[in-house]
Amino acid sequence: MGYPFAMARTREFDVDQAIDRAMDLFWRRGYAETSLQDLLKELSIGSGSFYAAFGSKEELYIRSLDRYISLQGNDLEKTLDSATEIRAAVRKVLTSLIEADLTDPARGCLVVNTSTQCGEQPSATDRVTAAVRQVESSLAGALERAQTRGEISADKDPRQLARFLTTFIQGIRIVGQARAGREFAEDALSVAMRALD
Amino acid sequence: MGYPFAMARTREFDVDQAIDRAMDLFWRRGYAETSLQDLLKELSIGSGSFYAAFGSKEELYIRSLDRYISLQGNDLEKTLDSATEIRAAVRKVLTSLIEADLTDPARGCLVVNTSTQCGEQPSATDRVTAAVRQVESSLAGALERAQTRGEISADKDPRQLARFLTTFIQGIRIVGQARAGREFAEDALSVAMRALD
DNA sequence: CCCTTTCTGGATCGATCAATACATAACTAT
DNA sequence: ATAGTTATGTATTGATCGATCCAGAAAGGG
Repeated sequence: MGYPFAMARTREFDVDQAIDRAMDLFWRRGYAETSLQDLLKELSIGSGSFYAAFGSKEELYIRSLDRYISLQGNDLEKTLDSATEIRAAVRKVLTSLIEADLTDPARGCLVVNTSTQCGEQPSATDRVTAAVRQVESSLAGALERAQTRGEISADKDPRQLARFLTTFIQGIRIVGQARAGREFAEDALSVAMRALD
Repeated sequence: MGYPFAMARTREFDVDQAIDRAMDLFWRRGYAETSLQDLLKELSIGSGSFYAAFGSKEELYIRSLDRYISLQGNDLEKTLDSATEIRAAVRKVLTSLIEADLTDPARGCLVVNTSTQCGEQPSATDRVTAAVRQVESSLAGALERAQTRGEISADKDPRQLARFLTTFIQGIRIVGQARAGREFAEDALSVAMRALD
């Protein structure tokens, strides 16, 4: 940037931290229900700083969504790798989602929320599609490795299983948000787990 | 109402038809993205008539949601009863959802959309919860009857299966809205169907 | 006809929306 | 210290939001 002759004032807030806070707000309240005033208050900045840093509410939402997808993607990968057995790993992924929905039903999944709230916006829907593919890919990888370890019978298609689990995960988020209750989700889970047998 | 002495002007539009049209608009565009102007234009009425008949945008949304749940519930019951074999019936329910999402991905399911868009509103969330329970109940009934016919093995719990299918259905709607594609949904479906074996 | 009641729709309300303008503050190389 | 650049936050923009007001139209019993 125009660097010879004079440096400028330094930004007083951390952009990445601001995105994290915005993500949390969008997650809890949704895009439409989060006003610019809410964001400015949450981020403790003025509108001048806001627009200088993020351009618009919409752009910040997209950056928040990217951040969410990245965090959740890493978390999924980590959980799938942490357990030594694929069934335990998958169960852990799903039970942690069930617990999260029971603890805070209003949140749900930011990707799912985006898909139902921003259906017309290409920049949002493209990311939703990519996020689903990313979950599919992570699960397919873990299932393939499990298959080579002999934990999954050879006649199963890891990709089909991954697509099934990806779909089921989205369903779990919805029935969680719908407050169907722990018993409901765990009944569904116990049936779904048999798909790996 | 104050009937002796004078009758009043008759309403010029059909309330139930208006609710159907409003339902369709809310379904396509969501609650926040549907303005009062949009509704008045779609229903071809003025704001006076609107508020006299429906009270508020929010109340009309609730009535639209009730209408949607009633229509979809009847449709589900009918499909489950139409087929002679439970597997064919369940498959029909799911493939028709997949086709609907492929035809019009922006719509999705109004109940699911409500759960992610109106998370704070008790009148909305109560209906979402009830709608999920209703789907569970319809499926459980059909599965029980199938079990007495010997189509489902006796060691299975119809309620568990119903909860699984209910959850999976919600997932199908989400991956459909996420534009994961026909192949994706059909792979997931083929795995899910094995839960009935 | 007249009277009472309800429906209708354009005008209008205050509130709030996202976004901009602008004066001032902060910062660094010179 | 000064000059040049960017950050900051308040004030303000025009637009739009949901909702209300109200004058006139339509209806049928008297």
